[in-house]
Amino acid sequence: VTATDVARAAGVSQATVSYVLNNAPNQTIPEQTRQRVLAAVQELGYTPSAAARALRRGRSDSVLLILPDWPIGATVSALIEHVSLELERHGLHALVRRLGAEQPLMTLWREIEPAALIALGPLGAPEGALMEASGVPVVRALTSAADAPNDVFVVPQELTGALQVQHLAARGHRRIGYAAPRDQRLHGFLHLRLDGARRECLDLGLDAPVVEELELDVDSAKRAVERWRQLDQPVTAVCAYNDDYAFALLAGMRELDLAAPEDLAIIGVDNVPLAAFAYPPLTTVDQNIPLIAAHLAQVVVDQIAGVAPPPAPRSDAFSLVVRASA
Amino acid sequence: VTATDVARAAGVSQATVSYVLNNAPNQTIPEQTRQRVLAAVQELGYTPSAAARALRRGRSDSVLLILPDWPIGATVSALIEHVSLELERHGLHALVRRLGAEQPLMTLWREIEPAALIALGPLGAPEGALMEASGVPVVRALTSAADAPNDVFVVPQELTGALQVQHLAARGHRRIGYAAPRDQRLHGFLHLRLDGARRECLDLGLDAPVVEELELDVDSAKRAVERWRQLDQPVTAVCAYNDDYAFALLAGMRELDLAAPEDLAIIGVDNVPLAAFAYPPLTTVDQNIPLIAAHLAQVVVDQIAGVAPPPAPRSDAFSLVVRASA
DNA sequence: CTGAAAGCGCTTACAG
DNA sequence: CTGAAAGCGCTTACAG
Repeated sequence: VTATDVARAAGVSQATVSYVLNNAPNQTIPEQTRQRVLAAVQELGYTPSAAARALRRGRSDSVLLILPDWPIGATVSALIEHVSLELERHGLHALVRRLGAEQPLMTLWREIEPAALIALGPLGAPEGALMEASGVPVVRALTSAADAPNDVFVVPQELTGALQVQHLAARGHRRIGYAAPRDQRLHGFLHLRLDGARRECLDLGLDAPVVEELELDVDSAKRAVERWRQLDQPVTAVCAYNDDYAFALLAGMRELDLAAPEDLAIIGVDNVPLAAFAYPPLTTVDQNIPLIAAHLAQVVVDQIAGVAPPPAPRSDAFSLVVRASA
Repeated sequence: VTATDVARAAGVSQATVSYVLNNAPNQTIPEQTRQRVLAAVQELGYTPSAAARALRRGRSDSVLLILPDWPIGATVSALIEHVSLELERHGLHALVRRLGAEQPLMTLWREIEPAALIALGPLGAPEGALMEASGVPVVRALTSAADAPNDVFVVPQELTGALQVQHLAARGHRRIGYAAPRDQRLHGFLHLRLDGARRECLDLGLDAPVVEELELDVDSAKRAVERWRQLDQPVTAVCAYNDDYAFALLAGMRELDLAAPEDLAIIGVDNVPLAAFAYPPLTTVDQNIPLIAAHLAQVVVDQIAGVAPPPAPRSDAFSLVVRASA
């Protein structure tokens, strides 16, 4: 069933069907005609062909959502899902791809002719520049400021570090550690969170956090814990990069017969579904993914429409979840 | 840059470019012409427009990947990602949608004109039938046999239950419990796993597993543990529906001052990234997601091509990961 | 206010 | 073996 069928049923031309469905500017359609068309659309169950629209317009309704080439966790998965849903609400289809896949991004770009691109992480230098020069909106999110000097959109990740330190300081901790992933690919993202923690320590008059790098395994976490405890002035509380690393630290502490929070308090970021089942239950910073996703989608929609986007959510994007570990 | 540009550069007609790029049957292209075209494609960086192809062919290169309307965990997320990657390898684009989203599935179906549909869960009755009648391949995966009597593809989930029971029996357990999610939406899936456990108990001459339903919270898990322990012949080991529920059970046991595996052995399914950090480290059944995803993608590709798909992977799709909890 | 018509970039029978 | 041409279903300037 095509627009021509609808036109015939409504007794108008195919062009008029298109005008009605697209609320065409510079076209005045009498209400009665409009209703006839809409009724025919309903009756026939007409849906415009995405392919024909895309071919004619020179760009599709797809939004390329590009993931970085590092492991993504439950939080980014949830973000992707919510962003997809929000885009759908605006008639846009998210096409999720991981950087470094078989097909070069540029090929996909030309093949799909996307309405916009969301980069959850750094884009390659030549490609990123080319795409930004194309006039198609490129929205960068979750990247560090260094990766994207002229970033359109950054989730204020530094707030997570600040919230972690605030909580630990409120509990009386003065010497704070920061558990950083050794994985280089996470460093851009890490630095945002770590900088937030550093700044908050500064503001509160505490020493800078003692950063220890670790891998995501029990042994590596155990050694990091030992290093914090062997300092002249041992650390009494640790901000973990995220809940996964917090889980690893708790496991490492158990091997050393140390208990949280007495021997070392641990606070994570993400509030993963399993956080409540940690031993001890994990204190962490929750990210309001639906809110962040809705904002991200809105920025994309506004960029496509050429409208100024709303300001990024800040304090309401994150909240402390106090359990037992800190 | 269009096929016409390539044709001009190669000194052939636009039709010939299309023939070469599509390996058109019933067309014999001399090697030299073929090479000239391919060289021009390379040089100009030509990529065919997805929209034009889709419009002309009457179906796109998109594969609709429909998720059920219940919470999906890390494993399904990983499956989606791997399936997308595999489809990409075959020139197909996965479009992931959750059932029950704003837009009805039928509208999306007409708008996109997909090459195939993958349903990770039951489809609505009227829609499912309509789509299957359309000639577009509909591949159902992860559904229970009851939901899809004429299922094209089912990951043999019953094997997870069988593997769990095998391990517990090998450790000497004779009275086995099964921790089932109360959430009705998971029941189709649950029954596959539970049936596998039941059958294995039967085969090994054990009593049928004692099923307890629980929610995904510590209190609910605690009560389930109490019920198992209060039986005339208490259960000594529990198969959890998945690792999330296993984590909940371990947390519930800690509240009762019980230790795994001495007081009650716990085994999960999924081998989530945090499983190694559980207390005690979680014994579980790993799903070989890349293998399962590759098979699923292959089934889709074969269905589109009208070729018979390979048999589903069985024993190599799952493997036991023995840690401390069982 | 409405419609005829061009044209987006392909694929594919068909004629040569 | 190759190419001219039709046509997929839209959008949009343009003529009336």
